[in-house]
Amino acid sequence: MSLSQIATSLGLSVTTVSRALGGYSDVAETTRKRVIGEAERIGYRPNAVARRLRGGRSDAVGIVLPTGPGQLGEPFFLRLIAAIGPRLAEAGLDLIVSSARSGSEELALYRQFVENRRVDAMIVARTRLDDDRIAYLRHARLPFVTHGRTRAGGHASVDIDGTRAFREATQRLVGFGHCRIGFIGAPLDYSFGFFREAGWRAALAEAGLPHGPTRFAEPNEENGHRLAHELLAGPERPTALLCATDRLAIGALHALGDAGLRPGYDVSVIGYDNSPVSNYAATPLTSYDPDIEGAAGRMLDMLLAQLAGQEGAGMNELRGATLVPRRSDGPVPNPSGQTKSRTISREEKSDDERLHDTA
Amino acid sequence: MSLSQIATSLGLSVTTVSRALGGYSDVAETTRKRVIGEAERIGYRPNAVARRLRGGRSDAVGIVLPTGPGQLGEPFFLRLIAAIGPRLAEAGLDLIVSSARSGSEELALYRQFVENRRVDAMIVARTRLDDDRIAYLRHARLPFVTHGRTRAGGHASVDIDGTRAFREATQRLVGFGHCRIGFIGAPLDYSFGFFREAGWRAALAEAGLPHGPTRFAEPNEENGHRLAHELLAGPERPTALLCATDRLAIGALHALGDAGLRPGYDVSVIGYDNSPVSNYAATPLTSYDPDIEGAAGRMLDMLLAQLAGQEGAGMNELRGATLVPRRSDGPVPNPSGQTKSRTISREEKSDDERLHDTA
DNA sequence: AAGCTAATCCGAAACGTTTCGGATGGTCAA
DNA sequence: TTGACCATCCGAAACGTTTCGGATTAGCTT
Repeated sequence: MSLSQIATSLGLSVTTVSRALGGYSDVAETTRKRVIGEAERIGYRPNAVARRLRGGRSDAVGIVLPTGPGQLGEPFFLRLIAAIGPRLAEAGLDLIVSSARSGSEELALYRQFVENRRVDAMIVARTRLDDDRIAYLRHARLPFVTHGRTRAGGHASVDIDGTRAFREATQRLVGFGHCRIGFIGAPLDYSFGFFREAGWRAALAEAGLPHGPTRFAEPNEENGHRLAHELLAGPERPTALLCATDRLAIGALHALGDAGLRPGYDVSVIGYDNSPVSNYAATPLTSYDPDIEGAAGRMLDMLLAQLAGQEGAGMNELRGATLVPRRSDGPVPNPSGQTKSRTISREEKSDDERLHDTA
Repeated sequence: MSLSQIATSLGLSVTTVSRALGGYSDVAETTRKRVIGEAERIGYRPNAVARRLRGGRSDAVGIVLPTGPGQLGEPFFLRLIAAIGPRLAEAGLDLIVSSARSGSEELALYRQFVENRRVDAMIVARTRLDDDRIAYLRHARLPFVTHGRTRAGGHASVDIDGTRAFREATQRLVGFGHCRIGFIGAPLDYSFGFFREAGWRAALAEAGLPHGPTRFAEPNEENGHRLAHELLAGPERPTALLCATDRLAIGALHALGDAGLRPGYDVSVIGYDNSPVSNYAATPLTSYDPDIEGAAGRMLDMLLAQLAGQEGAGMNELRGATLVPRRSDGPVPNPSGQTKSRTISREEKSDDERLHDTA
C-alpha cells in the first residue's frame, strides 16, 4: 500500500517507483510497465495526506454554510455544492464544508480553516457588501472566490446581476400598468439584497414613479408572509409586490390569500430563484432563474486558475438571470373593470412576455 | 509557524515543545509557560496535515450527496450538514462533501474516499434497503453510520420510524372516515420508501380496509403532481392521499387544484418532512416532523464512538416523527352532506389531534 | 558513598511522498 | 583512449508532527 512496498518487492528504489508512476521520462519503459503492473496487483493508491504534507498544500477547498434563524433549507447551497463536486473531484480537491451563524462565530471558522492550513482556497457565499471575511482572506493571502460582489471589489467574484433582473421585473410590472410597486427585500447588507433593491429603485426612478413601500428581513416564508401583511395593511396598498427571493414571495402569496386577494389579478407578485416550489405554489410564481450551476462552474474556473498561480483580482463575472413567467403577475386591476376582461388581457400579456423571453 | 521554530528560538528540542503543548506531565511548568507564550507570540497553529500523516488518520468524515433528476433542493441534506458541522469542528474533524448520482458513479466515489484514505469514516444518507455502498464500507472496515435501516442491518444506523408515522397517519385518515386511501410513495428500494409504504399497508390491513391505489417515483413536486393526477383519474378515486414526502404532497395538492378538488375537504393529503413550504402551501399541509437535527446528533455520537474504537454493529436508534396537523386533511366528504357541517367536524377533529399531540 | 527515584529533557525514527543532485554504465565521436 | 553524452537509476533530504526509549541531573534514602 505504499511506494516502498512496491520498491522492495521489485528491487527498485522508492524514487524510481515514484517517478515511474509520476510519468517522468528518466525511467525505462520496461521498468515503468513493471511498476505499474505491481502497483495494480497490490492495489496501490497514493496516500493523499503524505502527498499533501510534502507538497505543502492541503488539496482542499472550504465553504461555510450560513446557519441562522430561517436561513436553512436554502436549496442554493445544495445546488452549488452539487455543481462543483464533480469538478473538484476531477481536480483532486476535497470540498470541506462547515456551518456557522453569521458573525464572529463565522469569522472564527474561516480563521480556523486558514490558520490550520486545512484548505488552499475558500468559496464565500452569502456575501455581504462589506464583508470582514473577505478582508480577512485577502489579508491572509488565501485564494478565494465570492458569489456576490462587494463594495471593495478587487477579488475573484461571480455574481448574478440582481440589479438588472429586478429592474426588468419592475419594468415588467410598470408595463402591466402598476404604479404602486412594493418591495419585500432581504437585508441590504447582503450583497444580493442590496443590488436587487437597487434595481427596483432604479426602474421606478426611470419610470418616474414614486417608491412603493418596502420591508426587509431574512428571506424566508414566514417573514414574507408577515411583511406582505404589513404592506397590504398599509395606507397605500401596493398593486404589485416584488420579492427578493422566492421564499419571501411564497410567504407573500400566502398573505394575499389571507386577505382574500388573488395573486396575478388583484396583486401581482414576482420572486427570484426559480426554486422548485415556485412552480407548485398556490398560484405558480413568476420568478427569475439564476442558473446556479453555470455560476458555480465559473466560480470553480476562477478558483482553479488562482490555485494555478493566477492573480484573482481581475476575475469578475456578472451573469444574467432569466425570467420565468408564470401566473402570479399580470395587469393592474381596473377598479371598475371585470375580472373576465382582465383575465384575457393578462393571458395576452403573458404570452407576449413568453415570446419576448425565449427570443 | 512550526514546532522547530519555537524550539530553536527557545533553545529547546522539538520533542519538548510538542509535549509541552500536548499537555504531557514530563515537562516543567515553567518550561510549558515559556513554550505556550512563544507559541502565542508567533501565532503557532499545528499543521493538520503533518499531524494526520504521523497519526495515520485523515481526521475527516465524508458524505456523498445524491445528485439526480429532481433529487436536488432537498433541504434534508443541508439541515444534516448544518447540524453536524459544529460538533465535527469541535472534535477536530473535517466534513468532506461530494456529490454523485446514484449507481456506479456513486460507489466509485465511495471507493475513492476510502482507498485514498481521505476519510476516517463516512455518513451514508438516502440509504437503500440493499445498499452496495454499505456492503463495500463494511468490507473495507471503515466506520460509518447510515441514516436509514437496511435489510442486512448490523451496522450503526439512525432512522426515523417511517412505518410508525405512516401507520399513524393512515389511522388518522381512517378515523376521519376515509376508506379509499391512496399512497404516493418513493421507490421501494429506498429504505425510507419501503418503511413508509409498509406503515400505510399495515394500518390498512389492521383496519380491514382494501389497499388504495399506489404509485411510486422519485420524490419531487412534478412526480407528485403527475401521480396524483393518475390516482384521481383512476376508477376508484381515493378520498385521501398519503404522500411519502412533502414534495410529493405539494405536487399532489396542485393536482387537486387542477381537478377542482379542495384539499382537506374533498380529498385529504398528508405529507412527511415538515419542510418550510408545507406551512405555506396553498392549503397548509399536514405533515410529520422528523427532527433531523436530533437524528444528526445521534449519528454523530455513533460516529465518534466508532472512531474511539467502539464496535458499530450494535448501534441503532429508531426515532419518532411527530405529527404537525394543518389543514390539508379532514373528515371524508359525506356525499349528501353540506360543506358547512363538514367544516365544523373537521375543526373539532383537528383540535382533538392537536391536543393529543402536544400531550 | 552508593544506589534509587523523580523530574526534565532530548535524539531519532516514523508516517509516505516528492525532488534535488548526483551516480553508474554504456555508446559514440574525436 | 579519452571525453562527452545519454539513459537510467538512486540516496538523502524535506514536509511537521508524535512517540519510543533513553539520558541527565538533583535530591533522597540507607
